[in-house]
Amino acid sequence: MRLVRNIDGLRLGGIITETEAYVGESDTACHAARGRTARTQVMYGHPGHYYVYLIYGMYHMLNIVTAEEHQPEAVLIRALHPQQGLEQMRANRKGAPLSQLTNGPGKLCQALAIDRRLNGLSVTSGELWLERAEAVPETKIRTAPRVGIGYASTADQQRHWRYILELDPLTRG
DNA sequence: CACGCGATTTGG
DNA sequence: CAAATCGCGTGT
Repeated sequence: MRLVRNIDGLRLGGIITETEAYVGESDTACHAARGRTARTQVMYGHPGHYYVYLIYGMYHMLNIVTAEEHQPEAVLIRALHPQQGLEQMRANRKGAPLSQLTNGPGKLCQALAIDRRLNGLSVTSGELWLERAEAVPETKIRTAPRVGIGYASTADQQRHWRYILELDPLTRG
């Protein structure tokens, strides 16, 4: 899928190339592992809404709620292949090179000007939405353990719930 | 109400 | 390899 941000009519975005799944209260890596709180409220709501939170006091993380109401599951968007609004995204990223524009969950939120004001918003919103992009063969998607969840149980740390799309360097764009 | 720390990034 | 930086979750 392509993630597209609308900033006063200007479109920023690209293909989602890396995600992680956070799978409910039984997943000790998931914020909902400690139950329903003000922060995790959105994850317990309807699917198709953004869960955006602040981490380390300075970076935002973009998630999409995926499961039915009362089932707190979400997908963290970890990287994009930048396509639209490159100049503006580069400005939003302090002039970082193209290769470093959106290759991390905090970076892509910076590039797309995503913060907690978008928390709870629908993925059909005119501010930030998803578009179906060209289909890719499953062989181009590899899995890996999730990142930065040292607080989780060893079993949950080891699950391959991280998904990485390897784009063909020649056909990028 | 105080404390500890985080689904990261950056620069040294 | 450690600092940045602040809101959330937990316990007093």
